[in-house]
Amino acid sequence: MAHDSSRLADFLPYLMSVTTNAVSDMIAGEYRARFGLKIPEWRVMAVLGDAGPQTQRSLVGATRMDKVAVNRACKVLEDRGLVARSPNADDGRSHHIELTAAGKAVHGEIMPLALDMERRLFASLSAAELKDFKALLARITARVAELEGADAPKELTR
Amino acid sequence: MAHDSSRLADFLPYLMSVTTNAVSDMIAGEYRARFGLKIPEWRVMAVLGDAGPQTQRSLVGATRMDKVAVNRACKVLEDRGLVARSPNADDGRSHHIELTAAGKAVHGEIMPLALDMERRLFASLSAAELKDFKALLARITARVAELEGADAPKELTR
DNA sequence: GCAAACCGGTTGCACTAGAAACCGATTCGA
DNA sequence: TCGAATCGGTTTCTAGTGCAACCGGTTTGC
Repeated sequence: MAHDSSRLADFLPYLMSVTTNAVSDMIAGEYRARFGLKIPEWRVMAVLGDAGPQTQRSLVGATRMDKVAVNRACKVLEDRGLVARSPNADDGRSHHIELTAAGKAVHGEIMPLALDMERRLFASLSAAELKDFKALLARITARVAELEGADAPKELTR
Repeated sequence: MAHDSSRLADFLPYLMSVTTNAVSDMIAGEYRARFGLKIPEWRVMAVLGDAGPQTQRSLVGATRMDKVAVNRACKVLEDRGLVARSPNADDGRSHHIELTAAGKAVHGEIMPLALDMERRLFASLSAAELKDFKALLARITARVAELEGADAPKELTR
C-alpha cells in the first residue's frame, strides 16, 4: 500500500508515533462509541476503581496527565454521576473523589472490555514478546527522563 | 517516585502512550529550540530531502499526516523560504514542492541531529533489541489495520 | 461537447490540550 | 502570630488538530 522509500519510515520516534496513535485512536473510538467516555475520563475511572478514592493530585501522579486534564475529567464524570466528591477533613483545599454505585457498575463493564481489547490488539505477540516489549518501553521512558534531566539543567523536570 | 499500584500501569496502550509522548516531547522541544520547526514541518522536510520534489498529496502518504497538516506545514516552510512550489505541468490543480538551497542547507543540519538524537535516545538498546522493537511496532500497526477493517464494516477505514 | 462526478488543495470551524494567571487554604519562618 | 511562600484546584487564554464545506481544475459518461 505504501511506497515509503523515505528514511522517515525508519526513524524510530516516527514509527512509535504512528503505531501508538493507531492503537490510541482505535481504543478511543471504542470507548466513545460504547460508553461516551474519552481516554482521560476512562483513565481516571480505571485508577479510581482499582486504587480507591483519592485526590486529584494523586490522580495526576497515577495517570501522568496534566492537572487540568484530570480536573476536567473529574468534572465530566461528576456531572454524569459516575464519581462523587466528598470534602477532605485533613485538607480544606482538596476533596476525596470516589466512584459512585453507578460509576462502579460502569467500571465493572469497562475493565473487561479494556482487557479484551488489549488481548485482541496484541494477540499476535507471544507472552515473551509482550514482556520484552513492555520492558523496552520502560527502559526508553527511563532514558528520556535521564536525558531531560541532563539537557534541562536550569528548569524543573516537569 | 511513582507508587503505581494501579493496573493502568500495566495496560499496554497506556504504556505506549506514555513512552511515545515522552520521546515526542523531547524531540519536539529540541527542534523548536534549535530550528523553530514543529514536527509536521520537520517531517515534510525529511521526506522532501530524502525522496525529492513531490506534491502535497504524496506527502500525505509518506508522512501519514492529515492533508491539512501537510498543507499548513508547506505554507510555513514556503514563508520561511525553505521550500518552493513550482506549477505542475501535468495537473493544474497541484504543484511540485521542493527544497530551496536554504532548505537543503537546513536539511543537511537537521538530519544528523535527528539521527544523533535517535542514537542517544535508544543507546541503551542493543542492535538486536532495536530490530525486534521495530518489528513489533510494525506488527502491531498491521494488526490495528486488520481490526479496523473488521470492526468498521460500514464506514471508510479513514 | 457539456454536465456531473471527482480530485488536489485551501479555508473555516469546532474541539482538545497545555500554559499561565488566579483563588482559597495551608504551611513555614521570623 | 502575622506575613510570605506554597499547594490543591479552578478558570481563562492560546496554540494545535481534524473534520467538513468549499474552490478551481480534471476526468467521465452521455
